[in-house]
Order: sequence, then C-alpha cells, then structure tokens
Amino acid sequence: MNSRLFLIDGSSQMYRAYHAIRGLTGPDGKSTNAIYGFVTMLRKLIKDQNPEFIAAAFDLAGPTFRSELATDYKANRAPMPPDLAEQIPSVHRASEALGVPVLTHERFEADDVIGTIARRAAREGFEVAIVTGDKDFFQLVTDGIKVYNPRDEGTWYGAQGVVEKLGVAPERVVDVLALMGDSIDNIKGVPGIGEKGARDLIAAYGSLDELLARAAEVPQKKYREALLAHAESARQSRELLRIRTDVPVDFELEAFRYRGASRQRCYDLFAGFGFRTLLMEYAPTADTTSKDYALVRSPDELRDLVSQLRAAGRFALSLLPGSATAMRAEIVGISMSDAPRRARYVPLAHRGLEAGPTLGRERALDILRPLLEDASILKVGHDLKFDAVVLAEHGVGLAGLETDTMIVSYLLDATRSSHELEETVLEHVGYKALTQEDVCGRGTKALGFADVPSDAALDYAGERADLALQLADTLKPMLEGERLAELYRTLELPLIPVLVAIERAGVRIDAPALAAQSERIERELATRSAQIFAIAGAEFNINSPRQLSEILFDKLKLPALKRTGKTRTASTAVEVLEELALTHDLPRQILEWRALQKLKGTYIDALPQLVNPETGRVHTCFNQAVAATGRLSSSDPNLQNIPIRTALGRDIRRAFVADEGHVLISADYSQIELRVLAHLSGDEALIEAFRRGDDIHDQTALKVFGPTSGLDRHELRRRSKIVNYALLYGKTAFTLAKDIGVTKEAAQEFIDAYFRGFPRVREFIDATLAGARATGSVQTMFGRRRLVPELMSRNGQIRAAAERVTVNMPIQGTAADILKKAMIDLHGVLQDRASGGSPDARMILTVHDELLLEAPEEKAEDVAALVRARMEGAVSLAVPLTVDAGIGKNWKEAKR
DNA sequence: CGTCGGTCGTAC
DNA sequence: GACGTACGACCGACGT
Repeated sequence: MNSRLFLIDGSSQMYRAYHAIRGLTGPDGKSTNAIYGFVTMLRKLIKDQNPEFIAAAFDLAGPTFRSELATDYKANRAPMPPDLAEQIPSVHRASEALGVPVLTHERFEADDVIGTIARRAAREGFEVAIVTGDKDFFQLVTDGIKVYNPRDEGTWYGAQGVVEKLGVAPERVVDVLALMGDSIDNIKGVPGIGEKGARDLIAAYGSLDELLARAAEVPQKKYREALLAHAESARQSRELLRIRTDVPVDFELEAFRYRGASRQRCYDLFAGFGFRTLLMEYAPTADTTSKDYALVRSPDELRDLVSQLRAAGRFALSLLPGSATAMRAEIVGISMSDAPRRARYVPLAHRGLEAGPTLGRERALDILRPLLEDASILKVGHDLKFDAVVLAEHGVGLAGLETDTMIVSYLLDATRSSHELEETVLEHVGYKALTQEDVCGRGTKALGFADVPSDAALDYAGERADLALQLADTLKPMLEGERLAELYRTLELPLIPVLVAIERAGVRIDAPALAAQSERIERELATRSAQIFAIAGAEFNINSPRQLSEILFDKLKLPALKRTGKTRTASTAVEVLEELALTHDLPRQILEWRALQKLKGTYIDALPQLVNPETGRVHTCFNQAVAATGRLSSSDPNLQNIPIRTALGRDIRRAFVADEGHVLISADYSQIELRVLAHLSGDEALIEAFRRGDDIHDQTALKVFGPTSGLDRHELRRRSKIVNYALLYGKTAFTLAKDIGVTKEAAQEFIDAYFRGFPRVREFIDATLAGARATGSVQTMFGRRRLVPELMSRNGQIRAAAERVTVNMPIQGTAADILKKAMIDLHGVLQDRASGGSPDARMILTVHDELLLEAPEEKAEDVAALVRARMEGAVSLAVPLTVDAGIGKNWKEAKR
C-alpha cells in the first residue's frame, strides 16, 4: 500500500472554525475560537485517518502573484476580523505542537503550495488527500489525489465524486469555475453565467477554449452575448482560479512524516488558551516525577506515622470509600501526606490476595482517632465533608479542618464545570492525576476500591492526599487580598461540620404511605393511558416527546407552535400543550398524565429506595461546590425540589415525618431575595415598604399598575409577584408578557413603571453591570464572587445572558450567604443546648430560604422561636429579615 | 448493553 | 431568542 499524505488547507479550515464557534475566549479574554476549532479538527483528522504524512498550508497576508495578475483580486473581500488575525500565530503554533508542519509562501497562496506538493507526492507514489471544504481543489483530483472534506463525518471526493458534484471531470473544473467567477474573491468570470450554465456549457463544448472559440454557435442568446463580450475575463478568471503546481518550494516529503504531538508543547499552549478538557491529554503524568509512597501494614508502623504527622502539625488525608455514598461507605483505606510527593496509605478492607498483612479496621481507627479528633493538628483534604461523614459513621470525629481544596477552588471560580481533584490539580499544579477509572476500570466492569490490591490503591490514594496538600499550598494564597479568605474562614469552612450533622441526621420518610400513594397513582395512570390511546387512536409511549409529537402534529395535525432548541423538533412542552388544550382534548390529558408520572417516578417511587437501612431515614448529600451563585445543592436524593405547588405534590411532603415524640419545624425567610435587592440597591421606596411591613407585592402593584387599574387585588398581587421575580431574573418584556398574559408592549410598560417606582433598582442594575464589566466579576455582600467574562462577548445573545447572570448573582448569592450564616449560628446554639444533656432539636434540611428542623414535641415552640431569632438576626440589613415558622408532624403541616 | 445528549419538569 | 440557580427521569442515538 502507498503512503498517505494529508495536506490541509489551513486558512480555510481556520476560517471555518472561527465562524462555526462563537464566543470562546481564553483566560486573558482573547478569542480562542479559531484555535480551538482548528485544533479539534486536526485531532479528529489524525484520530480518524491515522495519517503517515501530514502538513498544513496557510496563506500569508500581503500580495501574491494573483494580485499582480489582477489588481482588484480579492478587492471585495472584507478585511479579516482582528480577533481572527490575532489568532493566526497561535493556530500555527498549535498545528506544529500537534505534529503537523506549517507551510507558507511569500508570493503564492496556500492553494498553490498544496497543488505543487500534491502533484509531486502523487508522482512519487503517495496517496494524497487534500483536506478542505473548498470546491476549487476539485481541479487537482487525479488517481493519486483526492479531496477530503472533514465536515460532519467526512466526505471523500475522487474523480467520480467531482463529476457528481460539478458535472465535469477534474481537469475541466477550472473551466467551469472560470465561467462562474467568484464574487467573494472578486473574480469576474462571465456575467450572467452561474453554476448550472457553466456546467452545461463546458459539458457541451468540452473545454473553455473550445467554448470561447465557438461562442458564436451557442444557441442561448444570453450566454452567447456574454461569452463574446467577456471572453478575456473568462481567460483571466481561469488563470486566477487555476491552482499552481509549479511553486518554487524546497522540501523533503520525509519532513511531513507524522511523529505524533509534542505533549509538552501542547500542554503549555493549551494551558495558555484555557483548553481545560484538552489539557488532560497532554499533562505530564506520574512516571515523570519521583515520589515516596508507602503502605502502612502494622500497628507499630501506624503509630510511627501518627507521631510523625503530629510532629508535622498539619497533613492531608483522603479516604478510599467502599461506595460513593458517604453515609453508606465502608472505609477501604486511608492515605495521609505531610509533604509534597510523600504519602502513606493504610489499607483496611481490601479483599482477595494481599501482598502483606492488613491492619484490623477497628484497631487502626483506634490508633488514628486521637490524631483525627485533635483540633490542634490541622487537616487538609479535597471534599472534607465526605471524609468527615464516613469517619463519623465509623465513630471517629474529624477536627482541625483547615483547607478543603474543593471549596477553595469553588470560591476562586464557582463557574468551573468541575471541582474534582483531578481537574483542579491539572489546572493549578499542572499534573495529570490518576483517576478512579485508572485504578478500578470503568462501566459495569468497574471494581470497588475494596477489590483493588492495596499496592495499586496506594498509587491512587497516596496521590489523593499528596495532591490535596500540594493544591492547598497553591490555592490558599490565591484567596488572600480579596474578601474570599474571610468568606472561606468564616462561612464555608464552618459550614462543613454543619452539613455533616445535617446529612447524618437525615429525614424520616413514611415509606408505607408513599407505597400506598404509588399504587393509587399506578391505577390512575393505567386508566388514563387507556383514555389517551383511545383519543389518539393509537398506542404509543406518552413519555417519549418524539412519539408524542408524531401523534399530535403528524397524526392529529395539531399546529406545532414551538420548536425545541437543539434539534428543532416540534416541542411538546407544557406551554405548548396548554395552548393546544384549548382546541383539543388530548393535550390536557397528556399534561395530567405527565404530572402524575413525574410525581410517581421522581419522588414517590424514588424516595423509599433511598432510605438508609441502618437509620431508616433518607440522607441527602449537600454539595457545597456546585451552584455558581453560592447556593447549596442537594442530590441523592435532591430534597430541594420536592413538589409544593399542586395539591397532589404537597401530599408528598406529608411523607416527610418527624420521629416519635418529635415534630418538624419549618422556618423560611419571607421574600429574602427582594429584601436583599432593597438593601443592595438602597431604594427608599422598597426599603420603606419592607420597614412598614407592607405586603411587598401589593406595593409593587401600586407602583406598576397604578391605583386605578380596575383589576381585583388577588390578580394584581399575582401579576406583581411575577413582575418582582422577573426583575431578579432579568426577564424580558417578551417572557413577562407571556407569563401574565398581556402584550409585549404592556409588559414593557410594567417594567418601565417598576423602574419609575423604584428608581434605585435601575441604578443598582446599571452599577452592577458597569462594575462587572470593569473587573470581570460580580460579588455578593459577603464578597463571594462570580467571574463573568461573557459580558465582553461579541455575541449579543451570550452577552445578554451574562448580563442577567450578573444582576442575579449578587442577589441570589447574598441570600445564600445569609442562610449559610444563619445555619452556622444556629448549629452553634443547638450544640450548646445539647451539651446540657437531653437530646434536642437538630437541623435536618435546608432549601435555599428554608430550614427544616426536628425537635422533641415539648420543645417545639421554644426551638421555633430560637430558629426565628437566629435566622432574622443572621445579618443586619437596611430592611428587616422576617421568618415564618411552622410546626407539624410532617413537612406539609409544618409548612402551612 | 452502557453512555450521553436532549427534552421535560420539579424546587427556590 | 427571549428567566436566574439547581437535580433527575426518560428517551433514543450512538458506540462497544
């Protein structure tokens, strides 16, 4: 088989990348879209085609032989956008780093360089592929030269493909192009002849020369006259469009042999561009660094380790858990590190053949306990809450928490897609860490840590502790100089033990009640689906948007009112079905079916499965490093989206119950975000309204709709509530109009009226945006910040989204900070009370503006008052914070 | 058969 | 195209 040479039309591929990807910028704010697109294309090409030889040719700025031939060559072309031009040197560097040599020529274009090399390589017996989306290259196609368009799945064009595409053989392509001309490059061709005409004429007369010689014979008057008048233009166009194959270039084909990418150069370059996912593949790996990792196998060794860590006064630790769920995890092993590249791993529960003895778990934990519980020995880790929960479930406390690198990473840049140790280390230490997949395998075949031999676990676990310590020393100083260090020290770090306590406490679930509800809904769903199939005249999967849209829009011919974002298929979303329900029975039925299905599938059936058999309760996991605004999130299960709006939904909350002799206390901030807005904006009208204790939505109604709108109070209040929240979320008149059922113009007038009524809110929004544009980030009252580089995007949509985010973040984020502060305060008080003796109240849940507690029945009123006081007094604002508290045997009752 | 993107829907 | 922050069920295309 012949060697394959890929010649890439670099400039055109770079252009394509630039236009295909919008709004991608590096850490320095400069555009990286063309670089990224080009790199992606190149990597895919190399992966898919596995080339032996490869090179990329690029145009240079400046005159070429064509501009001498025709002074107005490319005169129509808009100048290259500056943010593309500045990426060119980087595209060249990236190409070379990936192992693809870059070719340029002073007087010739990339096309000609490619043409010349292609011809020579073909003569020497290479199979040549020209990588381009440009049909001009079809003229070069021969037995040994094909065109490859990498777009989508990739398309190959040989001679046959060219005939199919342009209607003529490759050697006549330039004749066809000459007739057509090229308006972009200002090549005139023959006016009045387009692609179709050109193909037909060249096919009929054999060649351009023949056609021009016999122009007078052309039957169509339009073509004949044009050909006679513009024969010279046609000839000149042909010279401009003919790709040269005689460029003086000096090279050895051997220089194009592909030898793979330079890891180091790719790593350095991609780090500079901020290509985080790509970085992974090029980062240095373990084999390049020396380390001192060892197993600890005997009690004496472990005691030595403990004294050493004590002497160090500070160390990082990492548990290998038996399961990803902290509340259910066994401890498979513990690693600890007190200096870079040094780590010790204590295997505790590895199964199967072991290279040496393993310490008994209880005995090992007993030796470790004093060290772990000693608050004067500082602890470092990545996601310490996880380790603390697992340890606590094994009867060991974790005190002296100093640095949680996951949370530090989150405070530095909350919008990162992941704060996993691997990602964070890659970014800040420049090291590609082992992953759990590397050690355990992936998919269904993946082993648990317990089934991995302990010396293999050592590499992974050792790194986890080692890297956490290294990371801590890199990241911690980055908090200084801003308010982040204080935010970390006073809010995020103290929150960890609070969350540990809440997660461990869990919520009691009335599983039999849910099971009964499930059966009832199951029957209901069966009846309803039968009805639905009867109306539809066919059986189908109601849960499948695709099948449903076929029924609704193809079979029943209902109008497709909206299309979905990515796939442009007819949407079956609520608002669409609501609309269709006015004219047809089926959509309403579907909506009701879906609502039932959702409740059953997501909550009623899911919750009992997550009850911990040990505790009989559900233990959600609170994530402290996910939400971009500073909120907590909840998962496994998510207890922050339990239904409340519909009666049936609220019933689910009845299944969240208090223990015997206990009650639940629900306390939630009243309109905390609007109060935060009042405080941050300093708007007198808003502040006054809150100080007087007015109903804020009524007050808004007065400002927005006026005293004489004629609507009843209930409707006014409903609309005002929507307007109020619309403001927080940066809603546009368009969506506000939809929500409250008025015209866009009316909605805009409401928004305008709102800003007239609360003028400082407008000023606050403008000032927030201006500040964010100046600094690249926006902050909460407590100094939590969010980076918003997209504010500078040239893409209007991306920019508008960034503006909404910018306005919303300080409000939502400050509210989140306040609740966190209240939780820490309250936790302290409850702990103090508990130290008095009898079991007392405990927090069991938090939902953005609400705390749920469980308390002995007889202390309920007392605790409720305490909770209110702590929440209302968490922070002092220009307006009072008010808290509504309720008590009940279950969450629904407590919520009232 | 497992993974993953798309769509939809729940909360605040 | 048009509302901020989350999590998760389900479907179905795609890759192994």
